[in-house]
Amino acid sequence: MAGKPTPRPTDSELGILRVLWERGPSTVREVHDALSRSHDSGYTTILKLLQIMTEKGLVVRDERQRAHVYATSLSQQRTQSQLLGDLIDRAFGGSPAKLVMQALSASKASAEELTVIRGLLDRMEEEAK
Amino acid sequence: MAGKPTPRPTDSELGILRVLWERGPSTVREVHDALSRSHDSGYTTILKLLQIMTEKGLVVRDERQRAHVYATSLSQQRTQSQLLGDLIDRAFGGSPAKLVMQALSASKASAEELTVIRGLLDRMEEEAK
DNA sequence: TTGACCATACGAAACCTTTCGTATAACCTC
DNA sequence: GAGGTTATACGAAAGGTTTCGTATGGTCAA
Repeated sequence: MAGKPTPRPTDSELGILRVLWERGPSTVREVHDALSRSHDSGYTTILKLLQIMTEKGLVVRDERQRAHVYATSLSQQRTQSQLLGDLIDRAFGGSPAKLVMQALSASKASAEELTVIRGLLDRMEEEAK
Repeated sequence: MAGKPTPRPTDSELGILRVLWERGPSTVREVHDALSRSHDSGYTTILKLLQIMTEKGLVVRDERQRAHVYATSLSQQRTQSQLLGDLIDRAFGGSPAKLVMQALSASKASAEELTVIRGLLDRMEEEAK
């Protein structure tokens, strides 16, 4: 089985996915309203995008109500991993560590965040034993 | 001054940039040959892409020889940072730390790499004081 | 100097993304 | 049940990416 993996979302699609991750399953109107705050595209634009995303398998649609309800088909984490892996391949010569180092250098991470990262590092070194 | 910042390279463009980073300034033929190993596109396709990239400012062209020589206009590091910042904004809610953590979790970084990362972390915590 | 070869330039097709107008149907209220 | 509101579906335009064919001119050797 397996079919094809979901394609990498485009910029606009990612904007919609962000809304769905935050709000949970939503109607076109809800997504549109949420996006209106920042970006403004017409209602039918969002509708069309969601229709296309359904075809691509990026979201799933519940048609039981008149106003269809859309939900992401992959968790935020899974999509993030996918995008990350993609970037690692395309721009960091396949080395996740290179990406991490580069990101850390450019990062204005807070003290707490640095602590969390350090903890993660500790655990990884433990497991590597 | 400043003009506009160079646009985010597309996938194909990034493939070409990778070759230029690795080989240094190169002719169309050299880039084409290098890419032939993995991907195969026609010679004029690469030529056209490089012409467009020149217009966009992603590469610079030396026309003193009959076979023009192309070079990247931004260092690999600078482009990587740009792509990273972009991904952080688009998929990680603007939090570099989230990206780092996600990347670290999925990473099979070597012991040395982990050490380097830890050193980086130390320096950052020092400076944050 | 002519022909084979190699380079760039140009234009256009094919495809994808993003946008939205318009058509049509469902629903609600009076 | 008529009219206003709100939904989806559809089609198509505008712009960007990727592809390559063809035109044109420079280079070199016989």
